[in-house]
Amino acid sequence: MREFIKIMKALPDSNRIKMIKLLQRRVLCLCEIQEAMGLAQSTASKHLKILEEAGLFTYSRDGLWVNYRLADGDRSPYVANLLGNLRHWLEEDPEVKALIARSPGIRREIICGG
Amino acid sequence: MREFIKIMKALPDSNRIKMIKLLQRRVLCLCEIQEAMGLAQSTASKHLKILEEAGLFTYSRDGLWVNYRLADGDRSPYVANLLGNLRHWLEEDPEVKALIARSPGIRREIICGG
DNA sequence: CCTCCATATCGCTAAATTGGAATATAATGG
DNA sequence: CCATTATATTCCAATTTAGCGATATGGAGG
Repeated sequence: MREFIKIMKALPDSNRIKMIKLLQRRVLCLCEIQEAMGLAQSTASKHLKILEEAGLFTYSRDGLWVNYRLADGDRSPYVANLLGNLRHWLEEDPEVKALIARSPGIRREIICGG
Repeated sequence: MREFIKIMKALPDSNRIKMIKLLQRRVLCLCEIQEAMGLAQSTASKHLKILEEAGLFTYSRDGLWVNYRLADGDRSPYVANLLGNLRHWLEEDPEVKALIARSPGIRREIICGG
């Protein structure tokens, strides 16, 4: 129950949902996510931590950058199911569409100096 | 997005999850749910309202009693999917099993005087 | 109209959640 | 070892949430 609640608590937040939708397209580092969404750095970092601790995201370090990606769901059937559904859920949401539309132009080499 | 968030916000609460698991078995009135879960009457009523407003439950009046049941999901694909999954999710959870085990003995005619 | 009973709502407190500025950490290059 | 840069953590104010007692509402019966 506790694990289930933790996963479900990570979802009902529009910023975190948008992060999931972003990572459905490609792997991103924190500064790219922060830039795409217009959040303070600490805010973005905290949301990513919540998603990671719930098992929805994984991360790996690449020099100064930390790459975030969707978890594969091997660890939890809840995660697998929810991330699977979220592939098609909210694809037509205006906020999500706007975010996705401007995300290709967000590149770490430009934002963070590289 | 707003509707999705509203539905997802109704789920990460162990009392509300237990209410869903209870209603998977049979229709119950508030006093039966309250009794089965050991909650204050106002607390049970508020949780039921949250679940109803999210579209997860429906209710109908029967004299003084108000019967709650799971929504059929015709209105929302999110609701249909989540309630569908919750049919098998958490079936083995200890808290849920204990609750379900003692629920058959809960009958409104006995609790509420009828 | 008055009472009774199941349910809903209000008022309040404690705890959790969110957001951002400020500060700390960790990796890279000199 | 020092400076720089991306990220993590801490601190704080504002908002939301869960819980319960007290009170209000609404149907049923006399």
